[in-house]
Amino acid sequence: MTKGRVTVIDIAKAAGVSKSTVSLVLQGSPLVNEGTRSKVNAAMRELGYVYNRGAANLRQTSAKSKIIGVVVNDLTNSFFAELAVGVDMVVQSAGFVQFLSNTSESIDRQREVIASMREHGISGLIVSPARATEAADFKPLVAADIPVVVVVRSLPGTKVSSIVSDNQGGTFAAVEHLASLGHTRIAFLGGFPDTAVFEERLAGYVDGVTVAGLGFNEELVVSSAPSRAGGSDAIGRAMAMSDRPTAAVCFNDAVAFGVCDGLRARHLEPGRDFAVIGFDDVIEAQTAVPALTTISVDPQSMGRRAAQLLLKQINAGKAEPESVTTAVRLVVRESCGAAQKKTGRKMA
Amino acid sequence: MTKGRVTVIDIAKAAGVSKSTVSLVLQGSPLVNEGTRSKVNAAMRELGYVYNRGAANLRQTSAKSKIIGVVVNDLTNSFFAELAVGVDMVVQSAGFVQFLSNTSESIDRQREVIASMREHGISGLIVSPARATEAADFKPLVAADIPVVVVVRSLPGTKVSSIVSDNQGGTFAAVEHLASLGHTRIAFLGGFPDTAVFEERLAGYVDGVTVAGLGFNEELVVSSAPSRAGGSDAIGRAMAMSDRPTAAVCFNDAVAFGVCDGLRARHLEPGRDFAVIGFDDVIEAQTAVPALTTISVDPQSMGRRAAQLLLKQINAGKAEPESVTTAVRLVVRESCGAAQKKTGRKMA
DNA sequence: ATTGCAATTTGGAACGATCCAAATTATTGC
DNA sequence: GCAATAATTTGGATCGTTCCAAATTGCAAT
Repeated sequence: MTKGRVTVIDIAKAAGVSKSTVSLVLQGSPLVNEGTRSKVNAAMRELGYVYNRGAANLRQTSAKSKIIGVVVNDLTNSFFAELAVGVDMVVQSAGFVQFLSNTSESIDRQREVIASMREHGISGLIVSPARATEAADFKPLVAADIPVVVVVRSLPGTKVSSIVSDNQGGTFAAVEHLASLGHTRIAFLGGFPDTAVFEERLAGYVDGVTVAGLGFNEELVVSSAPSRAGGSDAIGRAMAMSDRPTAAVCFNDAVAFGVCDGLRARHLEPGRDFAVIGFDDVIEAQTAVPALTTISVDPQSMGRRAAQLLLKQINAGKAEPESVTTAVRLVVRESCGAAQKKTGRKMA
Repeated sequence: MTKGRVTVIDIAKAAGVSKSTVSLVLQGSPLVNEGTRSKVNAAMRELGYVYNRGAANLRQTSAKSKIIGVVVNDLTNSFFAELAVGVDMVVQSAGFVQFLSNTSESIDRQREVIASMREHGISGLIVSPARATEAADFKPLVAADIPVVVVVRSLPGTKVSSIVSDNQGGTFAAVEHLASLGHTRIAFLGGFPDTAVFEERLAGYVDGVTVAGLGFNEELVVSSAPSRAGGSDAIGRAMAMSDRPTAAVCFNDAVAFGVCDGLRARHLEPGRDFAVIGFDDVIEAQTAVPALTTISVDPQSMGRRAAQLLLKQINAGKAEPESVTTAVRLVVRESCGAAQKKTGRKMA
């Protein structure tokens, strides 16, 4: 076998040209003669050449590394996994590769990960920030002219682009729908109150009950962990009230599933005895029993949009911060009691 | 602001030493004087220095890039997301970063992704291969002395390490348990027959029914897509038989959930009227209603083990192929009818 | 043939780090 | 105080690629 790795010089020797010509072929320059090009390509195949991007990046001061970094706060949550898949799609087809890391909501981990990505010379970053992230965390990136797109959670005070879903509009639509079904005591369940997302979704809820003429009653807001267990907990506390709610808008789908669990444990059937609406439209929402009425945000297309925006900024050279809020829509299924029985789930 | 990027030479100048000394500091060499070290570190902080790993890798023939590649066939599936998180944990704490890509079962995508990773100089690869992957796909990697660890799906004929769970042992235990509860017509539902995993799980099922003295009946094996929809489909076909099964071992948890859906659609309650056992123990298994009895494989610890094995091989310099099968265990919950009511799900 | 002009090709000189051997400085024993 | 030794520090040379200016080639027109 060959001792060291195969370099452009080996190829040049084998094809009887200079290393400069090989380099020209590598970058698909139109300057090189068709005959030479194929000779060089043949030699590359012959010797099993692998392009060394590290060396290339070293020389090209301006050009890019073809790496984009993706940082998410919880990959275990299928919402973020889908988001990453969406990003990967467009990033891959643009000839970039994805550096994906998970922070598990740890701000320290996030810092480490971003530092490491910088060392590797990422040409852009998409990040769903960990809970305690501050605007200052991205200062060095923007100073180095590395485009950053923040997704899912907005970060007040930053000069970077962001893509968030229309949280307020979503919960507003949910409340509106429940009110139209005749509910008058509608709860807002789950989520940690110290997050921007919580605030936005709660604001939509408040708007909703106000516009529907039900009035805002703080007692009906029950926060909890944004998880299935948290949802089960929240509905427990809600049902312990003297004047119980008959419907709930949940912080997200995980909470909504937990609420359903909790209702069943109390011999109440979600969708019949109590209306439940989630948020996110995770993949299980449509196959669960009862199928979950929820606000659909389509994380995958959100990921795609984030990647497109980032690539645009990378190509433009200059990162003009842009804020996008993606539309959401209410998907009516069974859990809200608006029995749409025609959405056939007879068999698969 | 500074024009170009900050290099070791800038640091050297600022700290009043030579670039060689700065380099020594960078690699934490014990040769350098404590006083100089802190002077250099101060200068680095001052100027906002970022280490250029690309340049470093160029020189160090032997040493590695601190990048490890991770390729999964379906990141949308939370099993693989958890696996990736497990890998990330140990990889990160070893000072490496993860290059994660998703192939969506596309062999072409997989090839592209691996080629791209090679160009970036990964020092190792962990891969859950796409369906049609051949042993030859990894030849160039092993020829280049890049350690490869195949996870989840074994790949016959490769000279690379692999970590798979004890599929056969898992389904065997599941059948044994169902037989001990008195079931005599036990079906095997879901999964694509052309995969190694399917074969192994089926083999465990066949062993199980044979050992239990029930005899193997091919009719009771119903394959389908390994998804929730597939499970719903499979149970539909199983219940259409003249002599219906009363219990099922499912290819995985997704199928098992689909089976539960299908049973409910036929007004049968899983766990009471029909026993269901899954495989994987995904996160939802314990909170679902009824809680799913399943074979636990703990993808996260599998990811951790894969990463540990890979790092071991990277550090050893030479990759001695190793095959590990990780133990699985039967987690008895409600869906098999062995009512363990004490596993309190009163509230959270 | 010789010139002019476009089409190709080509040797260095970078890029930012590491390595090596050799130089410098500090410390010790006598 | 001086040689011997240990502890630090330091200039190139180098990794594999791209860039640049300059050289070579081909070919039509003179």
